[in-house]
Amino acid sequence: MVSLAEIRAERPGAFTHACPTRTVLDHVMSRWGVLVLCTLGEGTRRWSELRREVDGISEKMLGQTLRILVADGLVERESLPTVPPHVDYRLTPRGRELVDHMLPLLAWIGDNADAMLVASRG
Amino acid sequence: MVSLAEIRAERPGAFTHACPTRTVLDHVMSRWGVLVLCTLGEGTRRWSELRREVDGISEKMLGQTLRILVADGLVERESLPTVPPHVDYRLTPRGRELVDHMLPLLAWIGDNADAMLVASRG
DNA sequence: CGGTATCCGCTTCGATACTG
DNA sequence: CAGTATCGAAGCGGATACCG
Repeated sequence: MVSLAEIRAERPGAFTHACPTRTVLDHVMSRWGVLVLCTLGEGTRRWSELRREVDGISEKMLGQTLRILVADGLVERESLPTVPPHVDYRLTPRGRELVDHMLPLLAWIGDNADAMLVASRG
Repeated sequence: MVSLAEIRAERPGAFTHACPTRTVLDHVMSRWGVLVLCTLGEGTRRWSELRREVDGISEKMLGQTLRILVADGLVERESLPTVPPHVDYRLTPRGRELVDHMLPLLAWIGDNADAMLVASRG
């Protein structure tokens, strides 16, 4: 069983204000980051497919989110020199690892969301 | 191996815009929600302990976050009728389950954060 | 000690329009 | 098709002050 204390035993100051882990946490746990990553967990997707499958995301947020995830080395962008343009996004091996850790969490939420919102009546 | 498609096979429309799962995702993956939950994963904490241990959180955000987590049935609040007041917060069984799913993710971030930020030079 | 209320800047975000 | 630019609205979040 892992705990915050154990994480901090190996990495003192993990998840404190100025720690790099905090930056990564913010990228990865962001409103749209989770959904884009898990959608790419299904396989390679084009811009327009992501726009459609990540329900509710705006073009601006999709672009911003993808740029961050690419910069973090979680997502890979491939632009095919065709007309009209064709751009593919897919997970890197590191991104794949991350998504494999995120999906059980999403599955849990899927199983428990209703009970939780009943508890809070909203 | 779990996937988004499998989650949606059991629960059509999971994580679409109007779905309850989306609300829960926002609560749970929020900037401070993750950190408060994982800190409570260490054991019962008082308000002032949380304020100190969740590095960088303001009183406003701590109050707001705790109210949401209590309403969602993830955290339990116990107010002891002493002078001066003494209030304990602890995970509910459901909160415990959630944290157990979150910690491996945090551990992964702890192990990979540096490599990721090197990749992005920021 | 354990909060709540108010103010306010600053970022986030969505809509729209436009470009290669 | 795959984005970027711009703008206004909303709300996130911190500081401060105050209450039980």
